[in-house]
Amino acid sequence: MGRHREFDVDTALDAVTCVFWRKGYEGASYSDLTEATGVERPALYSAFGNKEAMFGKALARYYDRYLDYIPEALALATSRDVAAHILKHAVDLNTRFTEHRGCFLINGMLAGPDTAEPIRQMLIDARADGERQIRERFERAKAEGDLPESADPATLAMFLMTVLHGIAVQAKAGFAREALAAVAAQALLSWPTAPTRTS
Amino acid sequence: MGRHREFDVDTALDAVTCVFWRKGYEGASYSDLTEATGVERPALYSAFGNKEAMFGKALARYYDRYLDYIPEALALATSRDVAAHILKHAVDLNTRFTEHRGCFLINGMLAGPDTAEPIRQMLIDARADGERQIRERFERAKAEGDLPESADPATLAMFLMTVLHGIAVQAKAGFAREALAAVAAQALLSWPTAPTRTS
DNA sequence: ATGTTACTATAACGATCGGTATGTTATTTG
DNA sequence: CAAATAACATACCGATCGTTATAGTAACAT
Repeated sequence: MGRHREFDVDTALDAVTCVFWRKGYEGASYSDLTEATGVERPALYSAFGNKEAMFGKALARYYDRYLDYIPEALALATSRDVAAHILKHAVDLNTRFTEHRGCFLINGMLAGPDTAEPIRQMLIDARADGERQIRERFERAKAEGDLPESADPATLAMFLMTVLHGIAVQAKAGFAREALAAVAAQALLSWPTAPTRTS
Repeated sequence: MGRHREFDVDTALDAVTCVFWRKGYEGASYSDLTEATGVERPALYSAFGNKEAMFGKALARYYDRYLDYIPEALALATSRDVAAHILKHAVDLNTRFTEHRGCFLINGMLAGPDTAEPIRQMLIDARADGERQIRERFERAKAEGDLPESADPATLAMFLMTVLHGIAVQAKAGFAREALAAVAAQALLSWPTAPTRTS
């Protein structure tokens, strides 16, 4: 009995999920959430609990709606197929929506309020500068014959940065050094070498 | 002329850098900064400008103090040496300090106030669960002979997660899909295969 | 010694944060 | 038609945020 809800909880949760995806947990304010959902604050509390609980529900929604490629991948025939399937769909998902790029899980910690945008740009620029230095070094390596003609210095530099970022995230999550060293070794296994090197 | 500073700006900047490293930009409050430096708020403003400028100086300090292995690496003979040197030192740096694990750049965006710790744990757990599923799948692959005996399912799963996290960070930074797809392809190049597969 | 300068320390500023008390309105139950 | 129930909207709560005004103090120049 009592009055009926005037909004659809599922639709609101979708909007909430998008906001958290774009701005992260800390960066999403209730002003953002009420604006995105069109639902007043107390109604959000009554429907989802506090902010932490709401984030949990958004996380579950993200898994349901966007991470269905994971079980798909796990059912494939070979481990390489599994890895390839996950990577392909992750790249696609992370670049599909211009308004919320990246992964919900990572952005949950990584993103922030719009006022912090200059800071993010500062860090992105610093990162890009490091990548540029490495790329230029690899271009030289290619010119010197250290890297084969088939190698792409830009991709190699980007790949190295990717692994570095991933390692940083996992270090923050508490991974042991030996584990991360094994990851680094794995990353180096694919490193291209010049065909003969005798010239 | 006028009164002298009663604190050492360089020492204070070191403390500031550690706070930003541990808590990120948004997560570091002036209360944290005054406590870590032992310097009152207006003195920090007079010495470093506002919070954004202070973060910029801390970033520069991080480069000077902790990223000296980058120019070292760039001077090495081969591209593989460059990559190996960077990876080795990055792993070491990211796991050296228990009070601020990970990379300053990534943590600058990724970390947050202590009150958000339950959220980070929620995301870390979700991430760990995904990794577990993949690892178990790879263990099966090894049992089935899809992966060679020399392969380590745990390392492979962790490596895959590392690349996924790195891709997520770079997608957030605005990388194009084609670029990230090339990175994913590079990651797959090192995938181990069973020796003969004919059994 | 005196005035000027630049620091220190306290305390306050407005804004925004997550969270709620409160009164109103709509719906169901008796 | 009441009485009860639950969602609605407004407005507010205390706390914390980054920032700064203000008053006191130490070191210089004259």
